[in-house]
Amino acid sequence: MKNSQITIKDIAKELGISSSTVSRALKDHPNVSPETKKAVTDLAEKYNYQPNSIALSLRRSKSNTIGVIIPEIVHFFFSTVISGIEDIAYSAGYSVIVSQSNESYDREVMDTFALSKNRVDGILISMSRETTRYDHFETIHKRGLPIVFFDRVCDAINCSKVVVDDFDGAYQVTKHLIQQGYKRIAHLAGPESLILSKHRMDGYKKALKEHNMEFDESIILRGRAADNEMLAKELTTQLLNSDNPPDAMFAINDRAALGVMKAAKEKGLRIPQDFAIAGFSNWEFTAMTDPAITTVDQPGFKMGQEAAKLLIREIEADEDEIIEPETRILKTDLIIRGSSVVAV
Amino acid sequence: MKNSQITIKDIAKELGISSSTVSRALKDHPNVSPETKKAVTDLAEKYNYQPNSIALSLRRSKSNTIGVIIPEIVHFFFSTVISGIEDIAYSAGYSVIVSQSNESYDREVMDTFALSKNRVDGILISMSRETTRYDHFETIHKRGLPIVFFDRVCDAINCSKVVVDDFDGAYQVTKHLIQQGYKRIAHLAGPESLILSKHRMDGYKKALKEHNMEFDESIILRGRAADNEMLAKELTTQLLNSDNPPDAMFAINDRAALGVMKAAKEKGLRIPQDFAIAGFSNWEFTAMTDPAITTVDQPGFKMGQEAAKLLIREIEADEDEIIEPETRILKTDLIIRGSSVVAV
DNA sequence: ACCGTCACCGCAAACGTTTGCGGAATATGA
DNA sequence: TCATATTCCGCAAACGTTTGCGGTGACGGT
Repeated sequence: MKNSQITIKDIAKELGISSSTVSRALKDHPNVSPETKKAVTDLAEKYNYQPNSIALSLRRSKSNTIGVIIPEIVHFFFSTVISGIEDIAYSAGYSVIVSQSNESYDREVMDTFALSKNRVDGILISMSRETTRYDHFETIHKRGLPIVFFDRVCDAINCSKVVVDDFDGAYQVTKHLIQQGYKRIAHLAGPESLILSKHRMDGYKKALKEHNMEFDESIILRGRAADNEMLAKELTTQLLNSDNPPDAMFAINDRAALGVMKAAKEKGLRIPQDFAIAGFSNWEFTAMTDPAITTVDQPGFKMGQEAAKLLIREIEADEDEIIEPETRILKTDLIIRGSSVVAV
Repeated sequence: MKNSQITIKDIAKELGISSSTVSRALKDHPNVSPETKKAVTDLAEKYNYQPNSIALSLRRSKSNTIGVIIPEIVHFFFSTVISGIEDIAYSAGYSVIVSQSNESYDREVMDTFALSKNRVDGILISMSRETTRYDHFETIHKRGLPIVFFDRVCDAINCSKVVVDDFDGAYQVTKHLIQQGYKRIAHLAGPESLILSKHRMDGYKKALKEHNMEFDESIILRGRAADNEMLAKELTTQLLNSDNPPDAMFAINDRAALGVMKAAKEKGLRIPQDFAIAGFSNWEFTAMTDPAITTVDQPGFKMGQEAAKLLIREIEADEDEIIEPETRILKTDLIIRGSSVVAV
């Protein structure tokens, strides 16, 4: 009736044997007679015995739980990553506890220590946008807790990482815009605290250079517009009203791209005839706008899987065995839609 | 260096006192001299002592963890619910472990027992679409594990629930369509296994009746179209090509509404002049389509908060205290957009 | 000098499980 | 018949923490 789950002790008492024997019987240890085994397993089944995983954790000093810290669950990309993590963790016998930093550095620090206090066996992290100091990671990593970064990684910590090929993705999409005939391609950049912002910027630059187009700082939108649709819209409107406006825009992510699109529509530009738009991430809604937005697909599920695999590998490594940190780079996929080509 | 966190025993040994005293000193127990307290707390600080929560859980037979089972994390609505749950759980000192059923009954059963095995203190559930048997809930509930349902609730289990006022939301949105002058309003219904499908249908019927419009089974779309955009589109196309097509559609959710919209656009209908569309849930993308989709906002964050509060209240109730199951009904908000009115 | 009070502290059990070791009973060998 | 294996099982410690209870020493009062 109450939350009194049956324990090994109960079974032992009822059968008049010791808990040791019950424990061994349940795991089919050779040093237990078949009769005893049967008696034990029968009773265990009858009472629906479930081993107390907390006691187990204490005994083994292993919680079989991994912690995940992400900026926000409601972001489509991150929720697909979580699915990937769960997929691997679940089948390897781990529980997943997620916490979100809400893009706040302070909250991220708290989450990190909370997970450590909860004795997770390892942590998967995608940094908040605010994070520029890494002491909290350093601290728990030094303490021996395995960490794997994904997407928003931190170069200062020597551990495994999983990222997408931001450089190549940005290069491909910019090249695509160039090949479509656009002559003056602007870029809405991401926060400089994230390496991926730099990588995407570099990919953009490479494509320009390769096609003998010069990089023009005056059509680069910087600041906090990356995850603020309204701001992205405003800045784009300003840019479109300038003397020498661009005829295309590659935005660091899809949300920003949406702001860009609204600005262009409001200005009366035809998309993609007068103005082309491309984003990054392949968020769910990009297929639903009118026109649909050209973007770069990030394999979120795959990323979650890879990150979880790397982490679990490290968790389950033998004491003496040294695991070399490894960085996996996942390929992106260019998704061409109506915001950059006419007939699609 | 290794994952050897400092323990109470270590501190006790170093100070030459017993673990009992250390434990008491750390929680400012009166029976410990100020000097000892200082020595202990100083050392604890120096070594960055963190109580082992697993040992604590074992001692208290309480894990301070709550489990959440949802159909899919990637659904915008559910991810906002999780945020709400986390918000409350976090500040009450609970960890949250989420698992998704992927709309599969079998998976839901597995998840339920996995959480129970992991000794969570309580479970929050939103049922999968497939679920029609409730033995798994019954089993763990009888065992004394608190359960609270949210959104997709189960009437067969006598426990607390949190839902939105599906009936009223559907009534309001249907009434809105009627008031906009639409004469023949179709309905894309949800799976009959979910009570909310029935409630929304009833709200729809009430609005019709109130305005002397007759309920016509031939413009009710049933089946698996509710979460399948393609199917929703196909069925709508059929309906639009029938002899007496509707001039508006209230879809059970936004994804289906999107399928409806695509069908209408393909058919060449102008929205909202020739055909109006309304959805349910206020998913992120509904504001981004062209035109934006009229829908009913479900307060996901609030729902998560309420559900977590109810659960924690039950978890922390005294042994003898009897908590009466309670059903909270959250108000919805009609969001009027371009898919149902011209000038907006 | 004796007793009671008080402040402070340690012992040991408990939460549920695993596991090295030793012991008893039985079986096998010569 | 005795020595040696073999089979089966229990004891106790361990994981880290909390807590009721009892104990020690100091102190003040008579």
